[in-house]
Amino acid sequence: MGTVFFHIDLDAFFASVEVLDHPEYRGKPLIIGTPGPRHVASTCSYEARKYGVHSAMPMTTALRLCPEAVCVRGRMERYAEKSREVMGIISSFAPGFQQISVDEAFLDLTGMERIYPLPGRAAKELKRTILEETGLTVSIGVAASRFIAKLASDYRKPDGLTIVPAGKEEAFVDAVGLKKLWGIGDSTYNNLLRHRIRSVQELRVKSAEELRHLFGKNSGEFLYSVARGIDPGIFRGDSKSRSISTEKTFYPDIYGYDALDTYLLEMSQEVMFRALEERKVPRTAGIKLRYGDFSTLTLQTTPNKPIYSSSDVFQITSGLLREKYSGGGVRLLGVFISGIYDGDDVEQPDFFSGKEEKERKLEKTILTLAQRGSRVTKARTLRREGQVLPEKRR
DNA sequence: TCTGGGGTCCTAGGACCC
DNA sequence: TCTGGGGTCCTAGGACCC
Repeated sequence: MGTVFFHIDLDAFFASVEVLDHPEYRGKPLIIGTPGPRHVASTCSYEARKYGVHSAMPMTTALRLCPEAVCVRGRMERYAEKSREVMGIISSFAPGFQQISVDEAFLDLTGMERIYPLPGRAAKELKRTILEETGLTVSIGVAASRFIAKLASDYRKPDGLTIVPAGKEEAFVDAVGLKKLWGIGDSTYNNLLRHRIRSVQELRVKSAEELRHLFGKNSGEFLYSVARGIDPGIFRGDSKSRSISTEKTFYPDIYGYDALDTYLLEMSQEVMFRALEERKVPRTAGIKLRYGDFSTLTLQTTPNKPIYSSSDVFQITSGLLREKYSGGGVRLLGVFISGIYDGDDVEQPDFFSGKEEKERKLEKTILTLAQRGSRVTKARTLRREGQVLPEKRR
């Protein structure tokens, strides 16, 4: 008996939850997203898809295509709650559970023939349970590998079930088509077209050698595998957090250090507080700047000591901004921290002076207060610190 | 079609070390 | 004088996914 994987994908997840909570939306074109320039649709109902609306589409375009659509601002908390319900059901169905996003999971049913002799029947049972207990429909792909199961869940949607028998993988990727293969985006697709590769069959004709030469080692080998329906092995990751980021798009563009610095301060706090919550310590911090013409740059630095507090983050990000920003309208500003490791793993006394430890403690306290719902004077406290610290250190 | 926000992984070049 | 080779860390940018 070979391996058996399910990939379970919630159908138009955010939109479906909204329909569940607001039955009056049922049957209507529904878009999750804020109308207005510089906003995009994050999901939409299948009724809206009939008009050509899809996720990541600018809202202005979406509403031009479907003016009668109902627009709803996303409620991430609610979706997370609903997601937990569904994931709970899936994870209790079989032990090999792996969630890969808010609306997707893998299930490894290998070696469970005694409990589920027919994977197709098991998948139907899982679909029925999820629908009965949560009111949501899912599409399931069943295959001998994660990669093929993932493609299969997308093959028939919504409320679909696609089983790819072992040995039929190659025929299946042919049916899916080059453009819809996971891992082939617009850029790679156009690159393939440029090399006269228009279909999976045409891709399969190329040798591994040739593909490595054309697309680089990693991409070449990836393409070689997927053309044959072989799992390139990408969904095995332990998915440990490696970076935390936040960014904001402005409308209209904003100008000048003062305005930018204010946002930098808030964003530095936000990412570092999230790190604090997860007991993480970053080694690198940086910013992302997108100008009015959409040209984008990122800047980062890794100090020789770990980053310990949000005022550290602000010092770095503000310094980077001063280094590179030369005026002009800014469309997007972002802050990220990376090189993250577990704060509990560190022998801290070696790394941090008493002052830094004090600072981190203070921020933890503020975090605790904030979590209790108290507003505190978070922004003001930190603004004061952010301004004082750079001087203190010189 | 005037292009979000939160992530992951890969590449290429330079610095530095042995 | 005409300049190794490998490993690792860092930065910046890019592709991709949900």
